[in-house]
Amino acid sequence: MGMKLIAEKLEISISTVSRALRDAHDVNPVTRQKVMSLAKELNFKPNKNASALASGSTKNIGVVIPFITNYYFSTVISGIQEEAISQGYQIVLYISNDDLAREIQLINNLESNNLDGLLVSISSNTTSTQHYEDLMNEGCPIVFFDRIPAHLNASKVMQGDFEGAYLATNHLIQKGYRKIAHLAGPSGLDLTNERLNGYLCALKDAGISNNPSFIKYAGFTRNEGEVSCRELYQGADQPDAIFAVNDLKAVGAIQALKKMGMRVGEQVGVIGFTDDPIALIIEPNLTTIHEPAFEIGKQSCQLLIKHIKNPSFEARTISLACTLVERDSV
Amino acid sequence: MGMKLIAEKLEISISTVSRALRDAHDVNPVTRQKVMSLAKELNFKPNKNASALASGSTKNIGVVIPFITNYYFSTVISGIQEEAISQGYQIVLYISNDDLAREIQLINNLESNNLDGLLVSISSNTTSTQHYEDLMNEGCPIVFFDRIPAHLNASKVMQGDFEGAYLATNHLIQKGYRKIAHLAGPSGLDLTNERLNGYLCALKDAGISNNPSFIKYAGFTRNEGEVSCRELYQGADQPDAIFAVNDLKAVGAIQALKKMGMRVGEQVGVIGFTDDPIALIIEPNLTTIHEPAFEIGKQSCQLLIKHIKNPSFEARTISLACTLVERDSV
DNA sequence: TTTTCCATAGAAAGCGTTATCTTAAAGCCC
DNA sequence: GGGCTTTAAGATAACGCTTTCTATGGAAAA
Repeated sequence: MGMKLIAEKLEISISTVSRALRDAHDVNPVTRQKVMSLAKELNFKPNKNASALASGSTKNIGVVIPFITNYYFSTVISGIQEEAISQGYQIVLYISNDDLAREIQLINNLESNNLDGLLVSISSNTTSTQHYEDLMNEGCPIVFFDRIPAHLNASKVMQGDFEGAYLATNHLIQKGYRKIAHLAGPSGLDLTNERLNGYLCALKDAGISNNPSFIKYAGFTRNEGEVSCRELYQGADQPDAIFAVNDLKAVGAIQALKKMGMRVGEQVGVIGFTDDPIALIIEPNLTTIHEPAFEIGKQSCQLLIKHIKNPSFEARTISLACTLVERDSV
Repeated sequence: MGMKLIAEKLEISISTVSRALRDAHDVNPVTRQKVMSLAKELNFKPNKNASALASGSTKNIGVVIPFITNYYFSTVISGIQEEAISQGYQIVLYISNDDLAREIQLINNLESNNLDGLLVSISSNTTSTQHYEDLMNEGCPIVFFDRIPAHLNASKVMQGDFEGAYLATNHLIQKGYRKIAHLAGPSGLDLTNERLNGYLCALKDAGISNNPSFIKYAGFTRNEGEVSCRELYQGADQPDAIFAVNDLKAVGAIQALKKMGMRVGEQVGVIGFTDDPIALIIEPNLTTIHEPAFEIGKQSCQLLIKHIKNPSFEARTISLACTLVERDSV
């Protein structure tokens, strides 16, 4: 087993086998070919641990996400996975349950020597990013995606949150709605602010004054969407349209609206963000902003691998365009 | 860095440090305490690759699943993750895209020396399990969950598919439905047969003769549910209730039914399987069979770890109970 | 021909642990 | 108190690779 066997069979040294196997320069093409074909014949697999130990590179990428039972994140993971596999990396999964304490615990316990790099989407209550900074200082490259910490100098990949929110709000305006509320995300998140700003900007550009009571911050669940929506209709001044920070909340809002006897899509317009398959299940089908989740996963992973291969590769931010998907809720 | 540093600081040998760190027997409690506290102080993390190389155990568990963008599987993963972390294991993810070719490719390429064991749910078109048998013969323990290969002698964990299907069908019967159709899964899968048999058995026990044209095999998607449902209503003999192999197909069926102008929940009853959150989004809310997905993940992982720690641990099969969740579609 | 250089390959020293084999000191028995 | 076991710890050889340094033969240059 191992390169030793190949070396003996071919009567060459282990060093040569090692070099031949990862197309090094100073090895004769003929020798190389012999090694390659024998390796294939013997179904040789290099011992990852040995090579990781000797070379320092593990070909493992860690992925930290708040949840996995969620269309957006699981799609991102699929994208990461595809890119990783194609470049010979494996992905190791860490789920923070959207909880900072658990996130810190995970990060501190992860054996950074087991990972070449990290892909992370922070949890909603993440206020400090010290644990990530420590890791980066130790030389572990990190690429943040979707839920990014605004003030960290690291590569980031996300959808155009501002533009998407602008698109959504503007669509509502085009359709004649004027009293537009926003079901925002948790207040600490960068993504929440971006989408909020997109909303505010669209309103302003259309000359519509914004009503602070029309903005409700809360988590990302369907239930929170339902609750916030009910709050919106408590007062005298009631909105005629809702832009939700994600589809789950939009769905919650639609359900609340329907229970209140409103005709969604006519009397009141609702637009979401993500393009989760549930948009096709709720009635009326949800108009939403499509996020390129798979592509975000792919590109984050590509970027991370660049950082891994070249430690002096400079941090960059990638923003992918979102698109409007018109359905029946507006 | 490393145990060497601790050894030097404490003026003891590396061997002693190594032993002290994983509570070995022949080390003085006092020495051990010193080592432990210094290790903590220095925030020492053992190099995983080195220990994996030396000991042969990597503390990595591979998980092979068809999809991740799916409530059931992502919940199972959360369960696996929780158990794995608590026992000091990491999980490495492999997504087969429900494609046998890709699954084989993944399995053959995975460096089994990098994994202590494997947790797998096979893809629908898996006909041969040779690749898994090879792996098991190489001494890699495998636990199958949910989608299991019937004829392999390995540990298996799943929900009570037969009982769940019986429960579902029987519920329909109790509610007065008599012409009950079944939207089955892909025909090769063990799970498909189990659920089909549960359905058949409930019918038989109630003295209802089964109508072969009321059984439609197809994949697990919402769209396939919709298509199969339409086929069901093509002929003269039309069912008055539908039991679907999963919630996605049940939702597709409900949508088809509604488009055909039927009143779901009265005129025709629909019951699903899984208890996916979409059951609360479709109207009427879907009555379904709840699967203990998180628990399946947890127990699969527990079982695998037992196999890892004790190679002669004998294979066993665990079946977890499903429960009926009554909502409005029946 | 002699010298220099390049292409190719071997030898051997790690990488940071674990594990086996010893050794040293201390405790125990009759 | 001499042999025996027990307890604690050191020395050292793996583990299977990567990598650096060195060696060799032949081609190119002089």
